[in-house]
Amino acid sequence: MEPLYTPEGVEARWQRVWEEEGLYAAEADDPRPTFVVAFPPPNVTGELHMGHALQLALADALVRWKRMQGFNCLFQPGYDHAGISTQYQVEKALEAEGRRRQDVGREAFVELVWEWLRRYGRTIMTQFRRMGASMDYRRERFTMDEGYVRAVMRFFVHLWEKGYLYRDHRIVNWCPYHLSALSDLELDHVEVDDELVYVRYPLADGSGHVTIATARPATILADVGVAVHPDDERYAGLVGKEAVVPFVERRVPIVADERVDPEFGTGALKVTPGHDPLDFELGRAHGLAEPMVVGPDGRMNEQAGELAGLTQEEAGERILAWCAARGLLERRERYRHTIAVCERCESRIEPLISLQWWCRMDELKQAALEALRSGRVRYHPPSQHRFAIESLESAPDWNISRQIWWGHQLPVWYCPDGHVSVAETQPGACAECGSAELERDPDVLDTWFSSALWPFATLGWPERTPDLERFYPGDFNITAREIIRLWENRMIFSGLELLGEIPFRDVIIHSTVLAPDGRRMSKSLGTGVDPLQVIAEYGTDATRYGLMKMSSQQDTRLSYKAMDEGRRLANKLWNVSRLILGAAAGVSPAASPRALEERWILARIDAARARIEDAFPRFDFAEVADVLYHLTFDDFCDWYAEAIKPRLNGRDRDAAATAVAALERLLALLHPVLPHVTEEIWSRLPEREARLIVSPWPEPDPRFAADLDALERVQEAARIFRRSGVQVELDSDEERRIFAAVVKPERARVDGNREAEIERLRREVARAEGMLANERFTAKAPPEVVAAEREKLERYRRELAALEG
RNA sequence: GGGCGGUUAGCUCAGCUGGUAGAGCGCCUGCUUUACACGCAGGUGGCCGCAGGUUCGAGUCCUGCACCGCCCACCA
Repeated sequence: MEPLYTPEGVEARWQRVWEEEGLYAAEADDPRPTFVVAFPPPNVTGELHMGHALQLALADALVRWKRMQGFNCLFQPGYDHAGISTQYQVEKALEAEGRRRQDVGREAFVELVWEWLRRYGRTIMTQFRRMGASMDYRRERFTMDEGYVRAVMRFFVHLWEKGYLYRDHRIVNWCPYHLSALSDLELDHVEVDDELVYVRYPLADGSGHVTIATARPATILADVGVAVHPDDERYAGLVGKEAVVPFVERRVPIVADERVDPEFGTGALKVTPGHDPLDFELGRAHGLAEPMVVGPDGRMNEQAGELAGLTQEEAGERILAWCAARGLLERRERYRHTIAVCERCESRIEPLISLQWWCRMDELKQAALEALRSGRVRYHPPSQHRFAIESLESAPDWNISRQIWWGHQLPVWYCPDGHVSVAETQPGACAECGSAELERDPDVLDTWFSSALWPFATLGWPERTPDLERFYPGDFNITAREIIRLWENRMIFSGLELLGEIPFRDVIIHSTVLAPDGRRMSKSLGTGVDPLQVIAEYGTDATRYGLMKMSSQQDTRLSYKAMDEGRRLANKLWNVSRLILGAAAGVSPAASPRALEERWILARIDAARARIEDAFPRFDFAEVADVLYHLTFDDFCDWYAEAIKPRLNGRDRDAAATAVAALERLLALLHPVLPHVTEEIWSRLPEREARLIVSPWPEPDPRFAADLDALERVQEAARIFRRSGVQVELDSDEERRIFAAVVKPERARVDGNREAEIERLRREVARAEGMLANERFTAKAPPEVVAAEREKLERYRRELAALEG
């Protein structure tokens, strides 16, 4: 064994061995209790990023811990087809050849996507393996697999039969590049410099005019009203009158509505239901028409009359020129504001009215709300639990149709009379009129519609497979904050709706890992850090340790120091193993710990085990890492290993055997966090039967619990000696032996300052005496607090006496 | 504009149901101690964001303020 632990090679080898030996496998006929993790399926075109790495580090540590505890762990891998994202990548590739998807046609384009995925997709599972994720890779699933598609179709038909689905004209966020509606959650918001123009709308009775402000003059053509706030005194007399829209010279009503902000612009708003979300609401509330003058391509449509075919900028200028010529253009001013853009292609979003499929949420979400309110499903931390409930309570109807080609096409057919037939597979004839001329709805489903089924569609639902019986409901899920509404809540309500049971009990919403400079990690900002590079530099074990250490509740900057700590921990462990294994050749591991330091370290290890068992169920991964670090460095290496070293050098076989036993327990505790280095060392221990990954988690060992503080006196004596050079009398030969082994007084050079140490202790004594002399403190503070203070005082006095004596 | 979180040592962060501030790194001082210099021992370093309040006692509880971050959002 080399003195420097090098993870390259070692980690890759164990990853291969574990998988080849089938140690990640979960089987439905395994009778042990199950532990099931629904892990977020990455995009099929995705690359590993820090978010994945963090989720894997945490989830895998938990899975490995549960596996050692004897659970039948299902940690399932798979891919999401990621409709818009994947389609966009293939479209970009097409564009490089000067073609667009419309040139290729739908069928050929979808075939191209499959072809593209065969070449460039599904690479991320290799990267999951490099994180040491102990997933059952034989079970890889894809949301476009044949069986999965059946589940999606069944879900749609189910919702249709329950009466939850409907079609409606609604205003949607339209991407003129993708030619599809996007959900609000697929938008980005960017600041732009625009122009705000003030235009006079003459009153129909000739008594004057009302001035509105707009950033989109082209949409004047689609105006159907003017709205003001009901309490706005400037316009009190105008409500109920009519105004004349410039250019088209249409008479429209002036209405009052509280949603109008009197502070903005002139306080008067032109109402354009066809091209603005707020106006759409206003239009519906006041019974106004919904004309549209901008088409799906973002240009003026045929309704724009003589302006048809122009860009919005061109049309706007024409309209403003018309107004200016008639004295209706009051002024134009610079205007900086935020607009919505497509998060994929950054095209400016056009709010358009279009016919979409919707899923009614009011009934569907009730069971999920109950499950959340009662705590049957728990988000961690609690603040996210509250947020999840609020999000679900206020969830609007779900727009489930997308106008793209890559995804699950709606199982909906129309006959020439417009009757709707919904079925899992193409029906022979229209359900209403029997017509055989059926045409399928061209839309595909929102990607999250299929993601919502992940915890059970991956187990074979809608078939009642052995896997489904065995592994549903599951236990655990982990994800980022922004996914709660998109995915988590939807898995919960779809699981309850289709199977009558929650998909998992606990959801971890992990902190965000920020770039080292505190900014968000993102490709566009160039602030992303590639986890594979971190692994290359520090090793997988160290990266896992570092990520766990950074997984506190608040968002944390990426710290290479944390990875470095992990690397040093692995190296320390490696070297103490060299010490022990070097002395253990040929010894039988049957050990009977008798010496003081042996009983002490076993008690310490057991106490650490208890703390880890407390921290894991609370999902306090940073605490787990911290306990392991200090157990290894402080207790195991600095005290125990130093104490037994002379005995090991003296060929004490009992000491060596006990050391192997203690090391064995230490390795077991460390395995969930540092799986590779621990397995490597484990494989070198004498008489190994099973791999560490499937070895049992240590049972509580109460034999030595009383020895937990057995070295306290020696440690106190060491501290005094090192600070002052004074050797305190110890009670037993064992204590004196350990003191000599660890402190080595004959070789140590004392640099501490005895006078300063005495001074410090005197101050402490005075402080404690002062507190105990305070009657209000001794009378009102709890007795155990006062007692603790007395104990401290006594210890200070004892140390002081030793120094002065 | 709404919601959530943060502000503790030079840096990155812990501090559970209030008991008199911790870790790792950094820095300083010693150590060629045959497991490890990715090491060992010791040390330096904090008006716990600001202002009030409750309490014998407040990073810890309450109120207000100031910054910072994240998520969400239809100001034309």
